[in-house]
Amino acid sequence: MGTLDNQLPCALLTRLQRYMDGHPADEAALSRLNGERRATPAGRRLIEQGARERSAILIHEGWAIQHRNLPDGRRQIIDFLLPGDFCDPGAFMLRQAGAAVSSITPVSYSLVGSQALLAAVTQSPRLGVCLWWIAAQEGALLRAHIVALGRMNARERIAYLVWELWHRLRLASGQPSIEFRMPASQEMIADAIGLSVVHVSRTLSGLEQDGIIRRRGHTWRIDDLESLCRIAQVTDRSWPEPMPRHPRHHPVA
Amino acid sequence: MGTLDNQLPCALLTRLQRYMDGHPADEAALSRLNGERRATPAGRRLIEQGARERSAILIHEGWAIQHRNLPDGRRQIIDFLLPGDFCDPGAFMLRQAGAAVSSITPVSYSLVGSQALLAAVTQSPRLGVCLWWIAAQEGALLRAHIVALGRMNARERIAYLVWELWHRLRLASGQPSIEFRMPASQEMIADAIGLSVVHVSRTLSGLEQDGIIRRRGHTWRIDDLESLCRIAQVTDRSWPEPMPRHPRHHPVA
DNA sequence: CGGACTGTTGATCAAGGTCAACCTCTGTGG
DNA sequence: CCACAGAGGTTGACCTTGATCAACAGTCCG
Repeated sequence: MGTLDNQLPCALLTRLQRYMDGHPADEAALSRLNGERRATPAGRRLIEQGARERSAILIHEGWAIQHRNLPDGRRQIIDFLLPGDFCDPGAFMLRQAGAAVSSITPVSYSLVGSQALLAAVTQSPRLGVCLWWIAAQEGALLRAHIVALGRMNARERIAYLVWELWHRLRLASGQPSIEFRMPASQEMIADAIGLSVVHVSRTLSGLEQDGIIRRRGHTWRIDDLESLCRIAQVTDRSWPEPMPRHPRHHPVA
Repeated sequence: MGTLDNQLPCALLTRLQRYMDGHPADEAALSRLNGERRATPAGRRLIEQGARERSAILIHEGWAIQHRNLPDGRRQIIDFLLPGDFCDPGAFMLRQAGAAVSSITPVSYSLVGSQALLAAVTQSPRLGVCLWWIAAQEGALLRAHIVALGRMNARERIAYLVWELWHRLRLASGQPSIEFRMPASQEMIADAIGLSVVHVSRTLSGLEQDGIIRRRGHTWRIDDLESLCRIAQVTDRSWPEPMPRHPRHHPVA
């Protein structure tokens, strides 16, 4: 996979490296997904809510959000899309987009149409399994989000979000840094975890005063990871890590 | 698909009939998923939270819930599993189960191990695409649930849940009945939509007094579907229907 | 007939929403 | 270099939604 990695620096590859190991056919199939690379500034709609034309979206650099706007102006952010995320690869199977996708920083991304997607997984069943794996991780994320929204209070939700973003960035980058860039505004955080902007501000200040996190502009740091995890109800078992490697004894290819 | 349908009455087949059309190889692959059929009374744990052994679960008859219990006793129901649901087919790709599955009525179900699943989709790529489609629908459900929990009030959440369950049962059964059986207790409803039992009771009574729904024991009826949809913020576009039929021109098989 | 479970209703309380003022950056144009 | 504007963030005062506690009623099953 080395050559492809150099040709097309793509955060998804970093993630997939745990699973695939450079079969030429797989590489070719994967590179097909990378076509149609685009760039956009912050604040642009990448996929319209209710769109009939369906593409999965592959984030290379920058942050985006997947969100749904209610007619009366309320907005729910369903999840943050970070570099290496492949959002809703099964989307094209449904009639229309249930949610919009918007950039919140300058973003480099690819739209992957249904044709390309189906062709890729047909050409490489192993790649199909990889996408399945990606989708399973996204599903786990959504489930955890539901738990946070349904049964956790403001402090716990904020703590969980901070931990989740830090953890995802860490997994994607491979660097165990305690600091990370947090481009989302408090309004976005509020819309993601179902709180008001004001209460997000208060709760964040509370966590900071308790020495759990520190914010310097858009750079956030986790000062007390243990407390953060305790508040966020994150245990070993609550975060389903991917399998360490694709089980080769299964009849995949 | 007719013969298989008779041999193994299975609600999933009804759903998949929109997509598959009886290639012998596909039927064989599908029947493989049906192995290991089990039955259980209400209130049993089918999959343990944090389980290392991973299987997808296929519901034939009865209702189950997918839920997560926090250490302090709080419970969040992530979704209700109805006949024909194939819960989290990608689950086995992750290290451990993030959520438990429990029956809430007597349930007939199958556990589908990773081996059987991978074998089935390898044998029939078309079946793989079908499962992708099933997973996409489940994803849409989870997203809608997030929107309800994050940005809707009690009345809206209840209305949404009633509509969703009615709609799913209707799709699964194919019968456009305005009545349906509702085996879930108010405690489960509360745990699903992030409210207290007491408030669920009050809100349901409110909807009933306004002539929108009617409850007679475990049989519920929707008296004013239009109002229900308005309250639940359900528009044409908010529910991504599946594509009417699998697009045959794509290179799947 | 009794007990457990589920649902209903009233009274009170608290978490978080809303409104409003103010502050702190940061970028821009004069 | 300063004035200004606008966006994002903070803080205080007050209010609303829904949680909590408690009593009681209906129902199901032994």
